[in-house]
Amino acid sequence: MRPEERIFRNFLVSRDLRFTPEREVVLQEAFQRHDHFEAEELLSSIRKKRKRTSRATIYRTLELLVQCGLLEVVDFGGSSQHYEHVLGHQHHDHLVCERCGRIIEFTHRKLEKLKERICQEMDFDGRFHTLKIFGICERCRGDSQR
Amino acid sequence: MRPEERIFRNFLVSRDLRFTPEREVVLQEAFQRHDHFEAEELLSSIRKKRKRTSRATIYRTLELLVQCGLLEVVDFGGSSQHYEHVLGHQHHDHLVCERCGRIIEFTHRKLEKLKERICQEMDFDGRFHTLKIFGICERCRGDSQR
DNA sequence: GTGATAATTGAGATTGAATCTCAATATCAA
DNA sequence: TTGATATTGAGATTCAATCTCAATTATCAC
Ligand SMILES: [Mn+2]
Ligand SMILES: [Mn+2]
Ligand SMILES: [Zn+2]
Ligand SMILES: [Zn+2]
Repeated sequence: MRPEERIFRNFLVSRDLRFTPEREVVLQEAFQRHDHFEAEELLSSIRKKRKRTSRATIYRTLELLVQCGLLEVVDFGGSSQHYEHVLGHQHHDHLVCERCGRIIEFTHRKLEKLKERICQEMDFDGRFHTLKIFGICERCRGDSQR
Repeated sequence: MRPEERIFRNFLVSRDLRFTPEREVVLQEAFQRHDHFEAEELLSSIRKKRKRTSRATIYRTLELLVQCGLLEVVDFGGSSQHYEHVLGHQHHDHLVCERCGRIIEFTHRKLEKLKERICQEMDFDGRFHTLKIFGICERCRGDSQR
């Protein structure tokens, strides 16, 4: 059994919830992807495969997957929420290209240190953070203009 | 004339737009506030003062104020967009208390440096960034538990 | 002034993501 | 098998935000 299924099942059991076929489909579809995805995308992929689901179940299951720590919500400022995997991915932040929309992930040890320091200086008990840098990616600069 | 009005007027002229009474009201109301505010809040304040406005004009004017650099959109992940002043405020980032909802602003020189460095290392032309740290503020910890 | 031209407004309609409702089903433990 | 509980989905609802468009207002050339 895939680790995400194991985790999800345990979570459901611990909450007296059930691992239903519908939830299984959402789990599979969510872990088939490896980018930042939206609920409506999942819905249409699942529909294409002619599997049974409803919009309500998708949204409800995504919420459960976030609660059990398998997924995280990522906000890129658009009109809809995006999700990404937590399992198997270390914490990272994002560069967002304003021209092509590409999302580039990065991690930087110094950032984590700096966050600690800021929290200490501000007397704040920081739990997690998000840093987004908006700009133009190297592809869009096209080897020419800087 | 207040600097924000000067700037807004110049911007409007440069775009062949007009400084109308309706736009003036929105400008005034937006600069009367000194926190992070929502469009609907502005609308109801203005309505209370029995000044004429429509929802459409509020949203349209806020967009203009963002375009001319007087305001900035700040996203705290809620259901609606927030705005804050740019004029008279240096760039800063936010601590968000998950218990009481308080927003605390901070600036850190090292953060700007680090951002530069990250962009360089990632070959990314970063224009601006937002860092949000979520956690519990010192008030909510209440001098006791850490 | 006068009229052509363009900008503006606001009431209300529309959009679209997300959530909610609730009757019909499914699941599980005893 | 039975009763308690969880689940589902079609469709309604919410709500911020945007759009529509006819009526109004400002601006400019003559
Ligand atoms: Mn990511
Ligand atoms: Mn701020
Ligand atoms: Zn790009
Ligand atoms: Zn607090």
